[in-house]
Order: sequence, then structure tokens, then C-alpha cells
Amino acid sequence: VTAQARPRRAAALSRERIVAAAVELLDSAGAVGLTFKALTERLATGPGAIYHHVASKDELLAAATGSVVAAVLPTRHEHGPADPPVPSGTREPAGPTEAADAIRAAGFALFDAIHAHPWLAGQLATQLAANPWGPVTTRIFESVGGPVRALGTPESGWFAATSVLVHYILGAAGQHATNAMTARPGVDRVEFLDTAATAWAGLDPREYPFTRAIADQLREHDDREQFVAGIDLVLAGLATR
Amino acid sequence: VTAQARPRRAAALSRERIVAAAVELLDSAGAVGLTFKALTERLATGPGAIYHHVASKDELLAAATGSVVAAVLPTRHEHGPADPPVPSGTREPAGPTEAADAIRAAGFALFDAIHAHPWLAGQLATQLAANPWGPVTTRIFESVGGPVRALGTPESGWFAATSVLVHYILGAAGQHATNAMTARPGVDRVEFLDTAATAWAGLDPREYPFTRAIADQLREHDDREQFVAGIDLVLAGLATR
DNA sequence: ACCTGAACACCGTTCAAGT
DNA sequence: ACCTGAACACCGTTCAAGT
Repeated sequence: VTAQARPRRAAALSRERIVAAAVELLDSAGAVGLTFKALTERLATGPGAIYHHVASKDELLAAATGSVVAAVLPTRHEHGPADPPVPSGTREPAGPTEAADAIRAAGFALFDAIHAHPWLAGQLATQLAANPWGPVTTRIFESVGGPVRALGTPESGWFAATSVLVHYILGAAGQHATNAMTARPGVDRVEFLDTAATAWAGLDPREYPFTRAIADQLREHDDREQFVAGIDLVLAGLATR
Repeated sequence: VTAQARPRRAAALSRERIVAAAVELLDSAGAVGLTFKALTERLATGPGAIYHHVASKDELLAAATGSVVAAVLPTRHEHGPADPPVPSGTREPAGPTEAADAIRAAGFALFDAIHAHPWLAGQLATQLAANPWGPVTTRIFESVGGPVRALGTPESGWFAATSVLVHYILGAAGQHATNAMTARPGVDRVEFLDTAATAWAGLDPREYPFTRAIADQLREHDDREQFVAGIDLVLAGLATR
């Protein structure tokens, strides 16, 4: 066996390479697919080497979440690997219209990221519950809150408005991503939503009158359209302040 | 050793007793405290017996979550163990003012439940991401959506409005509960928020201008007041529709 | 400093055997 | 039908030993 034929690591182990491998594993197999066994095989190393760069699996999950969020919501003075145009959500919005657009842009950036990486939904929710003031949460908060301020909202309402928007964006994006994901095996998205809608239509009319009434809307709804309708509802509330 | 001295189970094993024990374990030790070892010790039985009543740990977690939510958000025709007064969130609201109150009541019912059972926050988030149209989600959806309809909102806006409110209520309640919980060891809640606020105030002013600007609000804020401010913002938006 | 990999403690789940 | 508990496969983490 020559030196060339022997499997050899592409580069020295580093925290970035470990996090990148974790993201690939999460993308291909979900949260249950991220194990130290799979990680050591992919990186051609042992568990001890990974622990030399990362403190625990929880820290690794947080780092993987942070790296994906940072890629879609760069701060003003970062630049991506290919010098991409800065998304409008990170520019200083000039007026109310631009501010509203910036909020929608930040929402869709997270919406699309969660669609591309479905494990993000659960992971962001976990982070938000376990470490509400950590770096990942703060970055999201800033990208939505900046435009909220530019909207002309009085200062006393900044926190509540940003909270409503952030929790809605993350929660609703996760829900829509699940619609799109559960489809995979054989059922398509329409059929999946149809099944849910039929289940809703069959609920006890005395216990669940509202849910029954809305079952048809669930069947017909367009994901992105419904998603932005929620953001626009909050913007309408802000316009009254 | 007499028959009386021998430890004997209080009652036959049942799904309800297992779920109740799971909730007690979750309350006292959090999500990591719920193991089959702890469960079998508390119920004086073996793992096989538990699997005879429950399909998996995931199902048990879902059942524990459902039982707590059902206790605080009963449907119209259920009654609790002590025949409690039906919360206003489950009555048919008579007009816009009553409907708004019913939404706030449902919000505070979940807010208080999450404070009493901090593990609920992560668990509800997980359920919402994994099984968005399941029974727990549907119950919460109904308790908020019913009043939304009674508010006089046009039908096309029901889904978006209810989504915004539900995601905000669950997300914000979880965040506030973490504030209250991380306090436990030695730090109190004020000190914990103070630490977060100081960290925010120390962020790079070019990257995080908004987050820095609201750091002081974080220090002074009243949890329940901030929480209801978010609900009222959405209600203001609905009033324009 | 960085990495190896066997070993450890613990976990959810199964299943042949009992009553 | 309901329960027992040993056994299994797998997990995150540690650590003495190497380079």
C-alpha cells in the first residue's frame, strides 16, 4: 500500500472543520444522525481529537446552529466566503417602507434557511429556551430589531415588537418546514396538508369549532404567502403606535 | 418481614400513573431527569412494564406535555379533578372586548404553566416542530383561535393571526421562564437579567446598535407586563383589519 | 499541542420467562 | 393480560498513552 492509497485526512483537524462536518451530518440525517461515531468516521479520527476542539455535543450543536444563522444573517462588517451582496436586512433602512422590507427580508432569510436545514427549527427553539440571551439569539434579535427601530416605533415598544416578530418567524418557519419535510418519503406536501386538514375537519364541533372552520384554509394555503401575512399583521399593529 | 413492611405499589400500573410520574420527574429534575431508571424506581417496577403501557420515551414525553396543557386549557366539555371554574379562554366570548380578554387569558394560562413546569417550553417547541398538527398544538390553536374569530377578524386573516399569537405566546413564555429559572442556584432573577443586559451593553456598537440600545429596557422590564404588551400589539394590528 | 482508541457509565429498548 | 429483569446495542465522555 503506497502513501497515496492510504486514506489521509484532507486537512488538520480544526473547530471549523468539525462544525462543518456536523452541519453536513445534520443536513443528511437530522438531529439523530449527529453522533460522535458518525463524526469520527467522517473526519477519520477518534472522539478524543474532537473533544480537543469542542467541549461537548451541546456546544457543537450550538456552534452548528450559529454557523448556519451567521451565514444567512451576516452582521454589517462581516463578509461571506464569496463576497455576496449584503442582504437588505443588514443595511440601515432609510425609511418606514425600507424598514418594513428589511423585516420581511430577515424573515424570509430565516424561513429559507430553515427549509434548507430542517433541523434548524428544533435547534433554534432549544437554544431560545435554554440560552435566550446567547449569541445566536442576539444576532437574530438585532437583524429584526434594527428595522423595527427604523420604522419609527416609540422606544417603549421596541422589545415587545421585536419579540413578537422573532418568535413568530422562528415558530412559523419551523412549522412550514415540517410540512415540506414530512413530504419526502412518498407523500407530497399537498397530500400531507390534506391529511391534516381532513383530521381537523373531523374534530368534535363542540370542542374544536374554530379549528374545524379553518381546516379548508389549511388545505389551500400558500406557505410563503401565509408566512408574510403574519409579519404584515404585526407591522399593521406597529403602524398604530 | 411481614407483608405490610414490604414495599408495595400504591395501585396497579396504568398509563395515567406513568404519565403522572413522568411529570413529577420532569418538574423536579428537568428533561434530563426523565429516564427509565428513575421512572422504574419511582413506580417500583421494571422497564418492560412501562413499555406495556407506553410505546416509547418520545410518546411518554408527548403525553406528559399533553396532560399539563390539558389541565390549563380544558376544552369546553371537560372538567378538571376539582371541578374548577372554566377559564375565560374556553368560554365563547360575547364581543370584541371579551374576545381580547380571552386571548390574554389563554396567553397567561400558558405563561403560568410554563413558569410552573419550565421543561414545557422546550417540549412544546419540540412538539410544534416535529408534529405541528398534533393534538397538543391543536388544543392551543383552538383556545387562541376561537377568540380571534369572535374578535370579528375577517376569515382570511384567522390563520395568520392565530399563528402569530400562538408562536409568540409559547416563545416568549419560554424565554421569561428561563429568566426565572436560571436564577435558582444563587443568582436571583434581577441579577441574571442584569448580567445579560451588561453583556448586551458591551456589544460592538457597529454590529449590534439596536441590541445595545435596548439593554437598559431588559434590565428594568417587568415580565408579565412585557408579555402582554406583545399580545396587545397583535390585537392592535387585528383592529385595523 | 494535538491526537489515538480502549474503556466507562449510562441510556432506551427488547424479549424470553414468569404469574 | 400484565409484569419481571437480564441482556443488547448504542450513546457521550474520559484518560492514559503516544507523537
